[in-house]
Amino acid sequence: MPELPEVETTRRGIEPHVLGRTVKAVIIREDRLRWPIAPELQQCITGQQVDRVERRAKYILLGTSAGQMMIHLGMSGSLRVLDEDVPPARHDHVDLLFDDGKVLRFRDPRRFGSMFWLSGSGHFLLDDLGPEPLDPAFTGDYLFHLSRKRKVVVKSFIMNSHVVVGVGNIYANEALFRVGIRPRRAAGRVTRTEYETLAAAIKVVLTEAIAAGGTTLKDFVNESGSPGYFRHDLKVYGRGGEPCLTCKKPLKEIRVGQRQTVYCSNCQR
DNA sequence: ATCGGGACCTGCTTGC
DNA sequence: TGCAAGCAGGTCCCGA
Repeated sequence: MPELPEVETTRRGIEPHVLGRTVKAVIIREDRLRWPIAPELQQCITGQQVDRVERRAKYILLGTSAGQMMIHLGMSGSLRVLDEDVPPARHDHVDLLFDDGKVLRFRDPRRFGSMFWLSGSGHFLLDDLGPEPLDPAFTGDYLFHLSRKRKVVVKSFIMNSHVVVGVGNIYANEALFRVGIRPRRAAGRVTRTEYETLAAAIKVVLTEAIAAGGTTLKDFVNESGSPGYFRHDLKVYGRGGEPCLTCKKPLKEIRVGQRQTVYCSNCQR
């Protein structure tokens, strides 16, 4: 799924279609997601007008005056805007029907996604999250101080949502390549200067990916069912064994935290 | 407190 | 061709 750029692409895509619209009905065909969909979700949001379409970390938040609906796309989820008479297909688990005859349709083959209704302000999944990577509060200085004496490898460190949200496997690989840091280096052994370049690289790679409409490896589609195009700009992810685009040496492919990890042993130290 | 590994689930690719 | 194993973009939770 969906890392931050794909979630943001989805948020921007659905916003003009759902903002100001009222939810006419909710259809839940499959409630067994990462966590079961609470039965009260239906009655809580039905009749409510969407007045905000926001994103926090990889959650999409549909705000109403009564509370907000929180949607996570998991590994294989997507949200599309369709006419309500379009028949659902396999894995189309939830529909939000709006007053203009459109439907916001949630599809998620692997069911790692989730859906919650928040009547109050917070939620346990939103507590203790790190800063947004594109927020000015996310800096190299912040990473440097947080990482002192940490033995975890730097790739896992920047993928930890308590450290910074939204950096998934693809963009962690890409950012580390861009700044020449090996993914297995201990987080506590990365210098202040390196963290400054790393924080900047994370911002750049995420921003570029959002501009390209996200990365589609297999599942990801935006609100109108189209893929993202950042895949063509990936420098290392999925290129293990192929020549480094900088020095031509074959890229190494290893496992870090059970995730596919690709780097250049010559360019990254 | 920190870290690594297992778990959740389906579908596609790979190798025998 | 057929089947089983392996793997996939997330992230919570557990035990060490």
